[in-house]
Amino acid sequence: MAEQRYDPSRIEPRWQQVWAAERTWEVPNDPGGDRRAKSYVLEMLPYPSGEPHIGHLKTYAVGDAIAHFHRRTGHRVLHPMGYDAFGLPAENHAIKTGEHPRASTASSIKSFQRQFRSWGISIDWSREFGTHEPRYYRWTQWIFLALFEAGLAYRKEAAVKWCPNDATVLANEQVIDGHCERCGAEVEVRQLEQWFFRITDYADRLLDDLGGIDWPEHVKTMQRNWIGRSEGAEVVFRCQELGIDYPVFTTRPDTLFGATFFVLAPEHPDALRLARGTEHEEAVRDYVNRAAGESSEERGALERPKTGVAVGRTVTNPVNGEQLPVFVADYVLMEYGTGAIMAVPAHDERDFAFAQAHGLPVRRVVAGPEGSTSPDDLPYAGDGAMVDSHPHSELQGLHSRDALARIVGWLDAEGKGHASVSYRLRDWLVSRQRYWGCPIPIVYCARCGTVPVPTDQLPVELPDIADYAPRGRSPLDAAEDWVATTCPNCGGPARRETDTMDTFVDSSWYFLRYCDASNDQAAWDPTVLAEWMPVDQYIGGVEHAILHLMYARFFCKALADLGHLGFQEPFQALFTQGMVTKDGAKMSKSKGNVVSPAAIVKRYGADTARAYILFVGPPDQDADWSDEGVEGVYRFLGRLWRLSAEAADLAGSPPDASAPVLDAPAGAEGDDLELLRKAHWAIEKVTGDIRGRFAFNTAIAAIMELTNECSRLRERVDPQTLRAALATANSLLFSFAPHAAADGYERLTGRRVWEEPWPEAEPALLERPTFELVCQINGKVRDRVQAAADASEEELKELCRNAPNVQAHLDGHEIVKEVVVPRRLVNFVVR
RNA sequence: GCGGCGGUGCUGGAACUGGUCUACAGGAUGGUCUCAAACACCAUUGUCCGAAAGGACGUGUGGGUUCGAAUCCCACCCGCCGCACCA
Repeated sequence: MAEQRYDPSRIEPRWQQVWAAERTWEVPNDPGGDRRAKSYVLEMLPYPSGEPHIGHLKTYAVGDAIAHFHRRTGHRVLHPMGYDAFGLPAENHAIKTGEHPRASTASSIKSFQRQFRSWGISIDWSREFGTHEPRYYRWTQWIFLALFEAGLAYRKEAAVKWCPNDATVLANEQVIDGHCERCGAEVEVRQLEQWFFRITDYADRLLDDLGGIDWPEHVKTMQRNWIGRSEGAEVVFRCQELGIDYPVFTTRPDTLFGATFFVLAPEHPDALRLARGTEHEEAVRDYVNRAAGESSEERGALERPKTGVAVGRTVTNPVNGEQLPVFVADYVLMEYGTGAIMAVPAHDERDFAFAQAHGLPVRRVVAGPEGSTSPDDLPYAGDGAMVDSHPHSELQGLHSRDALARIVGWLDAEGKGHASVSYRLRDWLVSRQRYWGCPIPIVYCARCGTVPVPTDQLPVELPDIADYAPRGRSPLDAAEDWVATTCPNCGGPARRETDTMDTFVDSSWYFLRYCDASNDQAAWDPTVLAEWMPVDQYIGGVEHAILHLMYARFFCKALADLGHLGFQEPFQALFTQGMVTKDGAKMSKSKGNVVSPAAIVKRYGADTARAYILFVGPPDQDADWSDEGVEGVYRFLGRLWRLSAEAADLAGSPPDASAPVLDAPAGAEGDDLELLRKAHWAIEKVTGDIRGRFAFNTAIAAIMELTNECSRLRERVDPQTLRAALATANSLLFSFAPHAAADGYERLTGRRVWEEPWPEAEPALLERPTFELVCQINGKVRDRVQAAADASEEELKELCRNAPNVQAHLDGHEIVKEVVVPRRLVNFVVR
């Protein structure tokens, strides 16, 4: 008698050792004679900090289920792992404790490795790397230089977020509601020289190519919003007194005739210049200074009154020569368009509010829906017939959309404007005044200027330093020996760039490196890349919907343009999993509601943890962790495992290697047939639920149903039937609870479940000779009777008419209509 | 305000293209086993009326389409997420 207690602490390590020793999940780059289609399954690169959390468990439970399914449905699957190992938490830890980020990162990675292995996920560990390793970031630097050579990486002065308390520059992601994420101090803005990537050159392609990829619609929508493309025109307003042209961007050139004033952002370089020498100079200076002291959050506050001051100058409206007074107002943003706007209060809510507050005229030039020209329904932002567009009377009555095209044509011909497209997307600022990141491979030479480090001198290694405390410049500034170098160009003295790269740069190409991870001659061999890319299924949290996913797409397009890649989109399909909460709230240390995967795995085993998290609900939705729910899944796994062990003993030695394991003993009938039908129903159900819709929760429920049926019928069926049914259950379960399933399957069949092809349902066993016919009167269920699957409509009506409870309801009524849905129901409409 | 997602038993959720509402699991109640408990196993479990047969009601609210609506249409309420002066 085999041991009959389900003990994950014995089962799980045993199978993990087999997979590690045999390198089961490794896949070579050269397929050789292997004709199977490739499949690249990838979860988003984890940031190793402390220990993996429950969100990681969910990501890998989903990804591993998909990877296993692809393998067993005839694919060569690449499923690699690595670490996004540069970043702030390790550096902050170093500032606090003095422990080198390399050391703390190494120990975090160790703990991640240990736990990932304890989860039994099917990873090709031979391709593992961390983005902080010189063998990786050497190629990050190489990509930076490739972009630099192509003019896609450039340096300019820019306003950056600055924390006065920590004396450091912050990444945008580290600013929360205008405050430093770490110390809570209010963030300031400073002008510094920064490196940028020219992602805006790719705005249209990033937008258009969303059409060809299989991503959740809401993620595409978020990217579209982020790019924020709008079509319109650039129109030039001239300040005659000073002889300066001010282009503005507008989406509504058709409303030009309604412009009654003109507004500059407080940060506009000419705000003060225009006011100089006027009686308004003092007021404008005050206003600009006040605006500078306010955070963007304060300025963006809802329902904020529209403030602003006149500068005492006018500009000329190019369509009618009118002189428009110029204001400075903080509702105009320097970051968008040209930092200046024409204000059309009749047709723009914000301009309207400003006009009201400052007693400025409102002139309607587009009629409302019913041809309304009354001032009562202003502001009106919609389209309509043109009115009052003097002196261009030919526009009168034209639809505003048509007028728009005419006006833009006219402006163009007159040299006063042209059609234009504006984006919300800005270039990607990649400099970070931080230590623990990838060094930017640039040196500054007094004679030669900005010089790229030659690629054969890469990597520019990150030096060890003693003091990580931020002082407003990169900590690397203090590493004199490292900073001082020679110019690769002229050999004269030069200084290294001391900023490091945004860690999003590291993670924008890691999926490429996995394909050719051990290549020390190049970042990758393009033919190897062609073998695996693009990623067939990408899995991760929706929090990366914009930044990471946009940057990675940009990298691929840029690298493709430079001839390094043969494809445009890195992630063909994307799945975004929901958050795991506890008691309805996000898990956090401060709330004390953190569920540790390690503790769950220790107590119940990885199989229970993984299967539970997939069973709670649809994986794309948030799921609330329930300790009782985990118990339930643990009981289920135990029940299946025990049943399998018992049935294996009962059925005797496993069939020989050539016998088809899941086949029914020929001529099964009665309970045997019933159980086999259930097994094949489960195959069909689980296959459909995994393929196409990632409905792992219902897939697991189906396996539970099959298991319950095995349990119910176990003493009434042939042991061989029971074995076939339980082997099927284990085979289907393998994607979700691999150790228990491999164990149960081996006991039953003597085989390794992962080497078996995905089971296929036999059509004959999916058919049933009879079904339960639902009998309705006026759409209400009145009875149910057994009917033959091939019964004719007439026979079904007859059966329904004769059903006892139907008879009672028909009594004294006349049937006026009969509805028959084959293999389902009959509905009599009676009067 | 705009965009997206969602609202079904006591709880998590199922019901895929209009056709048996509540699969599967949790919880609860009762039982078997046990000296006892845990485990395990079995049974019951939407609400109301009824001894039962059976009936009425029931998927956020109100209306509509249909033989038939959780599902489609209209209006509204609530919750979550994202964006939010983007000209």
